[in-house]
Amino acid sequence: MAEQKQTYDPATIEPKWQQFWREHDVFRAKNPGDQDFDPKQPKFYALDMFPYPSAAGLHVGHPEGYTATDIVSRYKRAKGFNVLHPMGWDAFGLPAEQYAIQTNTHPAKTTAANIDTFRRQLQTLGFSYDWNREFGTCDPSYFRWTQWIFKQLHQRGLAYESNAPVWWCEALGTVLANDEVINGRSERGDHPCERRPLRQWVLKITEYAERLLRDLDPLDWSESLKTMQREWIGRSEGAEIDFDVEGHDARLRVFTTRPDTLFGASFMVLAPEHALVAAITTDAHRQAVDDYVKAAAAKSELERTDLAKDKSGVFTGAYARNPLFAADDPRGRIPIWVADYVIVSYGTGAIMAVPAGDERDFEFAQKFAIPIPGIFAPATGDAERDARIAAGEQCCTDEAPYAAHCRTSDGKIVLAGKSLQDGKRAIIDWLVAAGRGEAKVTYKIRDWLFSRQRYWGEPFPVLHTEDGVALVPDAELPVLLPDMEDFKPGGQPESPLIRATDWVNTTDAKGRPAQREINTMPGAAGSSWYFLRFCDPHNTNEFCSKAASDYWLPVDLYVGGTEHAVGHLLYSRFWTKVLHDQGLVTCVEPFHKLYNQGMIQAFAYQDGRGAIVPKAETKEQGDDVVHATTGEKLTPIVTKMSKRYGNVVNPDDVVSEYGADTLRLYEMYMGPLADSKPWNPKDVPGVYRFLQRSWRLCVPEFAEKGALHEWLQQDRAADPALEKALHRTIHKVEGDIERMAFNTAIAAMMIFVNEATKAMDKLNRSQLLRFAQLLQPFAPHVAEELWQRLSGDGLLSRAAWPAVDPALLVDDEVELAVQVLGKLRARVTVPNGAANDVALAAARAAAVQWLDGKTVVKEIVVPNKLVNFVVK
RNA sequence: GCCGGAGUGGCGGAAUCGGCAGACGCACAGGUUUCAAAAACCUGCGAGGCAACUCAUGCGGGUUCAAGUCCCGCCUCCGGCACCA
Repeated sequence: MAEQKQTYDPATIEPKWQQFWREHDVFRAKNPGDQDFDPKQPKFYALDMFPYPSAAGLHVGHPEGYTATDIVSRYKRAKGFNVLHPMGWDAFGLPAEQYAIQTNTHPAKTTAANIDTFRRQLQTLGFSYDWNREFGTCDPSYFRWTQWIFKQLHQRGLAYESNAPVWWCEALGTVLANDEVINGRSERGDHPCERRPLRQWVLKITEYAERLLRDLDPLDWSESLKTMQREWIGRSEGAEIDFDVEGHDARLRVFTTRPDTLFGASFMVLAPEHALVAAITTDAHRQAVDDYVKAAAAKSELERTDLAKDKSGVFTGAYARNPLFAADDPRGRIPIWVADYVIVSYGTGAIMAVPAGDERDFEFAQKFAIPIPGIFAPATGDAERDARIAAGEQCCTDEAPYAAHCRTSDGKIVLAGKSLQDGKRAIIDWLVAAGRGEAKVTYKIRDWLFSRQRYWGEPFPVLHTEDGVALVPDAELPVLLPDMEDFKPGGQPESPLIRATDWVNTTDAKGRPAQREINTMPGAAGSSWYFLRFCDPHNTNEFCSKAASDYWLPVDLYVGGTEHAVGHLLYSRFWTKVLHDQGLVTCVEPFHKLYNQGMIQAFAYQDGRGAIVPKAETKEQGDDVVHATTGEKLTPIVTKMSKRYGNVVNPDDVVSEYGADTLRLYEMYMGPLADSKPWNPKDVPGVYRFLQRSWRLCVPEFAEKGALHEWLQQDRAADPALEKALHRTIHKVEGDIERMAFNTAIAAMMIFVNEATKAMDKLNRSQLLRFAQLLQPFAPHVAEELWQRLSGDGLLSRAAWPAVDPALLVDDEVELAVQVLGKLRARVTVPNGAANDVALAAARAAAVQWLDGKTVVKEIVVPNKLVNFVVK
C-alpha cells in the first residue's frame, strides 16, 4: 500500500464515530427491569439544564456546561457507573411564540424546526446523551403528565384562583411573574409593566416555604446559591400584635420582628391598600388620604422603591392604643398613618412604627415630626452616641440594654436587664396571656403565579361549569391546544384561546355546558419535573414509575447557569416535595449536587468616548486594534457576547475549522467552569495543537493508511520514566474530574504529551491506549479513533478507566527548598522520606555561605518540602 | 445601602491543608526545516540589574520561621437583593 500523509483530520473522524455510537446505542442507560440491567452497578445521574430551543441556534455558552457533564458522564461510565445522561427541550413559552408571531408561522412548526437545529448542533459535539430518552415539554405525551401533576396539586389544595393584581406588560401582551419583572420593567425586552387585576391560577408554594428552606442545608450547592434561595424565601421570626383602634371595634394586627420594642411604638403605618384605611380615616382627613391612596396605586413599583427614597405618607386622623399602656396613659395613644413604604402583601400590611429601633420608622418620624421615645440605655463607652440613643435622637438597630421605663405599670413586664431574646420572649408571653398577639413566622416568598394569557403553553385540565371548577378526567388527558390560525395575543388580557370558541365551549362529565380554562401554564411548568420524566420517558401509564425514580433520583450532578437560582430550582424542589407527599416519589430533594457554570464572554473594543465599536468596524494594526475608518486606537474590554457588537462566536464555525474535540477542549481549558471568562479565538489553536501532538504520538506523518509508528507494532516493556509520568497523569486527571477542575486536568495531559513527544520512540502500545482512555471524556472522537488504530479491546467509550499504581506516584528522591530566614537560597536532593537530621545536614551544607558567621536560632523541616534556617 | 464572589506576567489562568509564586496555553522574540510562506519542531520569556542579588500576587497594616493563601482596615470589578417591618 502506498504511503500517504496521515494528518489529524477531525472532519472525517468525528462524524464517523458519532454515527457509530448512535447506531450501536452505546450510551443507552439501563433502567431497572431492562435487559442487562445490573442492580449491583452504582448509578450516576448527570443532568444539564435543558435548553430553550431558540431560533438563533446554539451559542458557545451552551456547550460549556454540556461538555462538563459529558466529561463526568464518560468518566463515571469508565468507572463502572450506570450513567443517565439525557437531553431534551424546554419548548413551551414566550420566546417561541414571539418568534412564531414574527415569522407568522405556527409555534409548533417553528419549535420543531428549532429543536431539529439544536439536536443537529449538539450531535456534532459528540455528547454521550441517551437520545432514546429525548422529549420536549410541548410533546402531548409529556404535557399530558404536566397536566396530570397540576391535578395532583389541585387535589391537595395547592392550586387556587385569584384575582389579585398581577404584573401586566402591555408590550408583551401578557402577565408576568414577580421574578420576571425587574424594577417595574419586564426582564425580557425591558418593557414597562403595571399592576392589573386578572383571574389567575396560583400555586401555594408558600405552604412549603419552611421545608424549602430547611432542606437546603445538606445540599451540595454553592453557599452563594443557597443564600440566594434563603433570601428569596425570606423567613423572619417575630410576633403579630393586635392594637385597638379608638372609636372602632376592629383591631389592627401588625407583624414585627422586634416585639421587644413595643414600648417604643409611637405611630402605626398602614399600606395604602390596607383594608382598614377607608374605615378608620376621619372625615377631616378623608380627602388627603383618598388622594394619597390613589396616587400610590398609580405609582409603579419602581417609583415606590428605587426613586422615592424619601418617605411619604398622610395621617388618617385615627389613633390606636398601645396594648402595653393603661387606657388612660397618654403614652399609649398613637396616631395611625398611611404610607407606601409599607407593603400590603407582606406580613399584615400594617406595622407598628418604632423610630428608636428602626431606621425607616426613624426617618419617617423625623420627616413628620412624630415623637421618638427612647427605649434603650446603651453604655458602650461612646458617651455621645449613648446619650443620643437614650434621648431618641438616634436610631439603634443593634442589641442594646433596655431603658428603665420599659416596664408596665403593674410590673408584669420589666425589660431592663434582659437580653434581646429574653425581651422578645417576655413581650410575646405577655401578649399571648393577654390575648393580644402571638409568636409568628413570616416569609417573603409569594405564591407562584401559575398562568399566562398566551397560546403556546400547556392548557389547564380545567373546565368552568355552573358548579364551578371541574378537573378533566385522567382518561381525557392530554387536553390539546386547539389548532388556531391566529394565535397572536389580542392586546386584551385574556389569552388568544378565548377566540377558539369550538374548543372553549364543551360539556362536562354530566353533559352540561362548560367552558375550558383559557389561561395556559407558564414556561416553568414543564421544566419543574422534566428530570423525573427522563427516568422513565416512554411510560404511558404513569408520569414516571416509582421504580425508575427510586433508582435514578436524586440527580447526582446538575449543571447550569445562575439565572435559574430562584425560579426553576425552587419550583422543581417544590413539585418534587408535593409529589413526595402524594406518595409518588421517594426523593424529597431532586438535585443533590448543583454546579453553576460561568458565562462565556467576549472581547469588544471601546473608542475614546467609551462607546463599543462593532467588530466589523475594527481592524488589527500590529499589536493594537484600531477603528477601521478613523484609525483611532481602541481599548479592549471584556463583555457579554452580543449581536450588536458583532462578537458572537458560533460553535458551528469552530467545529468546521477545528473540530468538536477542539471546541470541547478549549471550552474546558479556558479556566474554571464556575468563572466567567472571555473567549479568545487566538487561544483555540493551542488546544488543537495538543490534539495534533497526541495524534502524532501514535500515527506517523507519512505511512500506509492506518499504520502506527513502527515501534508500536510489537509489544514491548514500558519505559519506566514514561510509565511513571503516565500514572501521575492518570491520578491527576481523575482527581481533577472529581473536583470539576477540567482546566488543570487538560494541563496535566498536555504535560504528559510534551514529555512523551520528547521520547516518542520509547512509548509502547499499552501506554498510548491508557492515554486514549484519559483523553476520552474530553476529546472522545480522536480518543476513540486512536483506540481503534491501536487495536484497543472493544470500544473505548465502554472501556474501564485505567488503574493507577500508587507505588509509581512516589519518587525515590525529592528536591528540598533550602531557605534562610524564609528566603530561598538553595535546593538539595535527598531520598524520599529522609529523616529530619539527614535533610538538615544536606541543607546546612548547601546553605553554608548564608549560615557562616551567624547563629542558627531555629531549624524548621517540612518533610519532603523544605528546610528553613532562622539565623541571627 | 445590604449579602455573596473575585482582583496573580502583555493575555487566559496554576499553586487542592500556611511551605520553592507564575504550572499549562496564548502572544512575543530567536533558531531549525523550507525556493518561499504556512505548518511543525527547538530555545527564551514577571520587573530591575553585567552579575551577586533585589523587588513582585489590588492598596495599607498585622500574625508567623514562612502569607497569593490567615486576621484587621480600605479600593476596584462582577453577581444577587433592595423600604419585607
